[in-house]
Amino acid sequence: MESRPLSYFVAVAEELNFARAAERLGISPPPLSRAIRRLETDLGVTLFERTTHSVTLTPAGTVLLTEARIALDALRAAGRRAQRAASPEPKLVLAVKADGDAGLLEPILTRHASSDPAAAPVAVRLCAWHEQPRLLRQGEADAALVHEPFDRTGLDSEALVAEPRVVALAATHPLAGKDHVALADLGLRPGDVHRFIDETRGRGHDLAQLLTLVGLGDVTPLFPVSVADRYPRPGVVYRPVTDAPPAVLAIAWPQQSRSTDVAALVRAAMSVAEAGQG
Amino acid sequence: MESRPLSYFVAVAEELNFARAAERLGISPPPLSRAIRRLETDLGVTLFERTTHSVTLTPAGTVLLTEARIALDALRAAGRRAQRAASPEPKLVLAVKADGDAGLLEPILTRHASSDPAAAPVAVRLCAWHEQPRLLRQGEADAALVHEPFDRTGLDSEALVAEPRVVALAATHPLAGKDHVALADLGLRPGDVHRFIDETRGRGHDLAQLLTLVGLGDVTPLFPVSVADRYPRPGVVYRPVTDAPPAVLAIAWPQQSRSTDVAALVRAAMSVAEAGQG
DNA sequence: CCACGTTACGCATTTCGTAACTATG
DNA sequence: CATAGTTACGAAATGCGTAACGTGG
Repeated sequence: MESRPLSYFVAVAEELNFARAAERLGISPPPLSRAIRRLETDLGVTLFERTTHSVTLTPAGTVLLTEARIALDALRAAGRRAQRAASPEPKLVLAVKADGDAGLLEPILTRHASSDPAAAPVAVRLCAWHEQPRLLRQGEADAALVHEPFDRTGLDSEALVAEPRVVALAATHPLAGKDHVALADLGLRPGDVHRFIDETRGRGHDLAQLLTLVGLGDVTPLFPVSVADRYPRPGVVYRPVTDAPPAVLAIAWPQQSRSTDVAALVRAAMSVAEAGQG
Repeated sequence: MESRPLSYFVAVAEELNFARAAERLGISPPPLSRAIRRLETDLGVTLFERTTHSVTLTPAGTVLLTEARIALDALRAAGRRAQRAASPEPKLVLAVKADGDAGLLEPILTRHASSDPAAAPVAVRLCAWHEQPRLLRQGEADAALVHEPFDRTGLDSEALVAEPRVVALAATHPLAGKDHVALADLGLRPGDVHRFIDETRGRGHDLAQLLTLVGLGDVTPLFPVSVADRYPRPGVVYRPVTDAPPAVLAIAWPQQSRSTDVAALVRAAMSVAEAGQG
């Protein structure tokens, strides 16, 4: 099993269109078509049902897509980790979504550094929403602070803290007058919360953009209370959402990690979280 | 990052000798040498310190070896799992070392089949000592019954049962007269037990060979008591080893598995184990 | 009939093997 | 000085692109 045909396959499976996939890969359609066909004959498995005007994945193709992503991530991770191991000062990289640390980032770093004089130096890598699992899987980070739920494939994690959620409202919003809000007031059922959060995130590139939209009354996103504490903004009010599931912040790391440095950082994070809870 | 140069790297890293590695790969030394050198320049990292008469891994090379094995296993697994998904009757494959199931195999299969009329059919794959983790990681099996300790990289597991250990002795062995034996009688300390078990396993290709050697007084291997129960043999006696750590049998499966079929099989195994304990 | 995947054919790049070279223990 | 890794060069194989084809919506 070669990696390049597999990456070609992933492109086609994601686009479900040979021409677009070829463009994305920087090659022309014919070699792509042949590579897929050869992959199919080598495996002895049909991966796509194709007519001239539609390309769909077979069940086997669906399986291969998930597995191929895992394998290709692992391949990238191998290279990255080797490079990082050779870098002059091998650091631990901790991926954090900006302001998605519930205020724990600084205490964790302090605790980690003070716990052991020989503790590995930690570099913080700020990243976008939902980017942490990919960074871990592709070997660009050693650990990450991430809100549940996230894709645990290939990762281990420990929950750190659970924060109440608040809703951000325009000051002129009808609900802004209330002390606290219920999901039903927002037209949400408990099962819809995580989907709703994903959707509202997509509305702005960062928190500032999103809060601007809030001020305009275009959106009413849910946040962990720690975000509200740090981002007061004229024209925007935060109200507790009493029955929303809490925002659980966890620390995650590659499941196969054997690094004692990662273990030390995780320990520091858990001890900070316990202290905070108590 | 391509897969073939990486597999070349693994061969060299394992052999620490370009000529032998080339032979193992079925190519000649020159292209191998160049492939490694190109890998190094592409990564910008030195992987081997080499003189004409010695090849050693650098720290970065050591990291890459671990990571490369994971990635290449994942690559093989992708192909295998796609093939299995396309096979006419998608079965669950359960890897078991012959007679390494503590008598749980048949009850587990029965429980699984009877728990749900729609339960996936299970095919048992018999394998050699310590082969199960590889089969799981390379996608040739979906779950495995395996004795701890084993390499958990990329795997999840649940312990099922802990069995007392016995030592197999020639009937003429001085210790054969005793009712039970202590590790010290065998010249072992508790920390040495697992290493000792690995060594003694290497002495024979299967249980029959090993018991022949026992009869000759050449070796005194440790077994879970379930093995002793099933393999009475003239000239060989089994004696409990009171202070040996128990043989813990676990069920393991790929960590990234999302299959409900695997989950059902694991549940069946755990429920059989609990019933047996009670 | 138009769009899109496929086949046909020739070219470029990569990869391999044999032979000669070099450096270390 | 012998062994093992490397360089040199020609050959085979693999992969790619342009052009032409077929088929289904």
